[in-house]
Amino acid sequence: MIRFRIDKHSGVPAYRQLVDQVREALQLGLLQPGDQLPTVREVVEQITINPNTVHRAYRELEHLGLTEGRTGQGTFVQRSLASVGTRQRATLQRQLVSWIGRARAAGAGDDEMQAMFSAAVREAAEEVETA
Amino acid sequence: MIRFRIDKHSGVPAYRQLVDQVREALQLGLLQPGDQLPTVREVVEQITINPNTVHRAYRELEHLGLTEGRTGQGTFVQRSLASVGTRQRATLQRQLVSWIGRARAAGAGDDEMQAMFSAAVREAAEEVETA
Amino acid sequence: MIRFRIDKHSGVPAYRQLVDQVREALQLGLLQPGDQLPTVREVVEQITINPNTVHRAYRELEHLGLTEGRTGQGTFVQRSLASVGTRQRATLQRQLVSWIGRARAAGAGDDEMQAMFSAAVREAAEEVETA
Amino acid sequence: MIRFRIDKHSGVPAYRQLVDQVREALQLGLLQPGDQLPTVREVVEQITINPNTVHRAYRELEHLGLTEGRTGQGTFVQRSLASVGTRQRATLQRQLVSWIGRARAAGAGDDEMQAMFSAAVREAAEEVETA
DNA sequence: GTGGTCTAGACCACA
DNA sequence: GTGGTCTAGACCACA
Repeated sequence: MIRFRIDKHSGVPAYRQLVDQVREALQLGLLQPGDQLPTVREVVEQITINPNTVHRAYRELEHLGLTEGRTGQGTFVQRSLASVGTRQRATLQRQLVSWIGRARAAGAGDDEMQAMFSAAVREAAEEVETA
Repeated sequence: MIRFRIDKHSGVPAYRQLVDQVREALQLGLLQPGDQLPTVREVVEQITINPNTVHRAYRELEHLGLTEGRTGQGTFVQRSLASVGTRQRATLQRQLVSWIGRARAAGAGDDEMQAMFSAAVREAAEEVETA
Repeated sequence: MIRFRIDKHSGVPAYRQLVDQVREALQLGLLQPGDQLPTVREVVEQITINPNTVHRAYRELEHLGLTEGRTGQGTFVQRSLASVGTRQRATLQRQLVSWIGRARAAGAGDDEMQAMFSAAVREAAEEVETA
Repeated sequence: MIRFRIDKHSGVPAYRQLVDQVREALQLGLLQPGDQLPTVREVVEQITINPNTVHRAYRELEHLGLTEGRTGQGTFVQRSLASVGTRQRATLQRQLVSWIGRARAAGAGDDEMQAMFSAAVREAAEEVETA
């Protein structure tokens, strides 16, 4: 079962953080079609948040076609967002962890690594466009 | 000179996006102490944004000790956020670009790569804590 | 400027009624791209409804790509839903009004006419499928 | 025998959709006094719905004086809602189907036709009021 | 018990 | 002033 966390200082609205976390779990294959999300009440018990905010996040997910709310039963994953196979993803992930080790050794903090990653994604995108 | 971009649909407040972009540029060494930020007027000309919003972002940056407003002259970078040397960063960045190439080949989209990266950072952080 | 009305006894949620009314106005060409919707506060003054409910309707419309909320300015129509030209629509509409006259003369009430219309749409759809 | 259908995304409560469909069938003369409605069990077999929901709809219909539940036998239509004779209705319906053909040819979708119909009904109502 | 809608009201971001 | 987010809490529909 997915566990949510809210960073109040990120500037990102709470409902949006929930949506992003579900999407990320779908992209990582941690959530599969048929899986149940925690009920609104369970989320409220787990993190300090208003039921309406959770509800809004779930509504947004349903709007995206990712989940389905079934009254009296709960909210269920409708479709996957993982386009990479489990094995390949494990390999890629391992390579990233090792890269992070090297970046850390070079003195980089989390923000700095994220900055490099974002820059690299943009750079790679430009290469593709140019080619 | 740094170029700003605003994503209206990201949910992140505009002033916060500006702050984040300056911080990212500092982390990547694209902005160095002494460099000048575009004036409020220049930013307004470049992107559709209210001068007040730019002002607010610059105030925030000054509050963070990252920049300094010099009356009549403009806003200047005060200190760096890049803890990795230029050469090492170039190497790390190159490795990331090549990783992205492999991830793309495996079918991953940008969101999916970002998800893997975030997960890897969290995983690496846990390893450090455990060790 | 579009005027909203809420039928509390219809069983249709209020926010949904607002959405439907905007869509209908778009389909009839009564609202055009660039037109402004009443502000949330204006709607609240016009009909008895909670600002949040109006807001939800407007959010839904934005989600559908039909409108865009501009902070400090208002909510504006983004695209049209009218695929029939004004002149042709006027002709078709006139024919319907005259049909309604005949149906009324035959004793039909509004619900009954609506029932006939729905049935006719379904029937026509089946003919298309069969053909 | 009437066949029910539920549109989960319409926002209209399921029990209300059942009630509306029976009323429509009564208005179209498809259900006549004396006709039997499907039993709760039959409805549950036909569509995915909770028996309680069907019960509630049937209770509502009885409350409206439209049907009568006879213990051990089933639910039967009590009175009609069709005020137009069968022959006249057939004529009116045929005219509508032909109108729909022309509207389709002009490029109108189902929603757009429904919008025109609703507008025409309102327009005709105003004419009556004015006269 | 679970999701869905709505009201009331506060506070923030932006123009 | 206008839209956007969030909390608090009530009530309904459905399983």
